[in-house]
Amino acid sequence: MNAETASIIVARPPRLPQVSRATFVSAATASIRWGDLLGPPVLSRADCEALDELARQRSVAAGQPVFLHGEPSRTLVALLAGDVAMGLATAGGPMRTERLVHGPAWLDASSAWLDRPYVLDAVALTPAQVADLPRAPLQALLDQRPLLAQRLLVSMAGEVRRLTVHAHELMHKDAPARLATWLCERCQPGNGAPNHAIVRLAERKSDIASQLGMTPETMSRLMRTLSDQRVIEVEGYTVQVLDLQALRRLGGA
Amino acid sequence: MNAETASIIVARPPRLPQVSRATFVSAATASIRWGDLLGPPVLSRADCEALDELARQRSVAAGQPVFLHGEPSRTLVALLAGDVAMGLATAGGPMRTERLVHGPAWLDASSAWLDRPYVLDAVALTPAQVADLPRAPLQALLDQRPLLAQRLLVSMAGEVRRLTVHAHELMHKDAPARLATWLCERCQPGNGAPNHAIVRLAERKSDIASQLGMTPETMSRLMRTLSDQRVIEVEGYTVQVLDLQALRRLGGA
DNA sequence: CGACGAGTTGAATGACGTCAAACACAGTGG
DNA sequence: CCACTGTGTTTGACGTCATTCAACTCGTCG
Repeated sequence: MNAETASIIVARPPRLPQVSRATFVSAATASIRWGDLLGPPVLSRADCEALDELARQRSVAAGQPVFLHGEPSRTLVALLAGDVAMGLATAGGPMRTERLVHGPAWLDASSAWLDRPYVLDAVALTPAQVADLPRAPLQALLDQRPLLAQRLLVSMAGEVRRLTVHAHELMHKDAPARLATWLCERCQPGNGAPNHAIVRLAERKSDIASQLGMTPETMSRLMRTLSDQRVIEVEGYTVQVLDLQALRRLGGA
Repeated sequence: MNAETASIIVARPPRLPQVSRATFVSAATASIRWGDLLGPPVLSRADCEALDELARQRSVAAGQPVFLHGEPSRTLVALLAGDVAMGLATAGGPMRTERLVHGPAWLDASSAWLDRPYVLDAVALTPAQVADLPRAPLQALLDQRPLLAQRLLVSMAGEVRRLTVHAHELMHKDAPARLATWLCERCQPGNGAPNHAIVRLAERKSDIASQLGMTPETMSRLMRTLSDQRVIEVEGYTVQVLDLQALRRLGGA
């Protein structure tokens, strides 16, 4: 998984994950990996081809919007490759990232069904390859291919679950707990010790903070407190989790 | 709509909407109003009957759980009639209501698709009539009736949108703004004046506060501040909005 | 009448955001 | 090689908003 990631996002220098600028996405329409969007049980060749025919691909340069809040939504939007930040642009200032999407994944599979405008802005952080699926023909396709409809349903169910948990945590967990659970979720097995793990930060810390609903300053302070408590050890964009158990405890508020 | 509501929830006394206890739900399986669950364009008679055949109805007494977090989810759960609070029970204490669902509406149409346990607890506030749709046969049904799949997809899309907005507001709006937008959303045309409206509170104030992610105390204080500013006027469970424009401004933080 | 639950109000604490300064580091141009 | 700049992070001081704890009111019910 990490190897694949590296092929899409340019390897970030050990310290300083500012917007990566290299990242070559083959300019021509690449073949779309629908399986990554619609879940594990592999899709039939025919299903994929039908979707391919519907999808309109476009490239978005780094820094450019994929869509903006308020725009009417007529298509489902999938991110094939690249990174896109979703949030709401503040007057004048930069965008407050509420979520960072890493292709391949859905950017917005719901607004189009409701004939309502987008709720959030989406801007590309890296050059991005995007596929638009117009609603009407997709609907016709789903009528013929029930398996596709199932898959889409399951994808949306996952989104509902993710958002439910997220809203719950924002309501009832304080900042330390949110950070702790976030770290736990990204733990990768460390040096073999059962209570040890590693987290590599692939985004700017301020973006992570923004997604966790706190300011960069608070996040920095929380990291320091955790370090002082010998629960983690931070060096640049690598976090060594020294006491995974304690970290989980902190997250379970 | 209000007349209908009154027929389902017992008319709450003007002051004190504690858990209503009367509410007669016909004990036998009532005919299900699928249109209310799956959106406006009316369903065909055949579709409805097919769903009726699948659905397993059950009654839940007030105070009893409809489902609990952690339980494996094998069915989609719809609330046909009654009120159900969703949230997470705290150790010992009562439940922190994160959302109050008023039938007919979906309680959980997503967990079953993912074969994962429920995320939240759901307990009936009034006697409730619930329908369970087992996943496997429903899936088979959707394969035969694409229209139903579409409708379900649209319902879930609405849920995604609702949750997205909710998460956004929790992150970036402070308590006064959240209360203001909540009030705006429930405004009913008042005495004709363009800047005037009425909001009738159908739940305990502490439940409303809980759904807005604040404590009852803060909510009470915020209501008082708004009254002092002559933006609203509170009398028991009836809120007169005196300056709708100002209220909207307060909500748009 | 007394008990209870819901709501209100006040005072005190604390968590988190804001503002500002210092720091670290990469890239740039001399 | 070295200043110089720009961006991102860290740290400190400070203010504010929201929670907590507690007392008190009001209406209902036994």
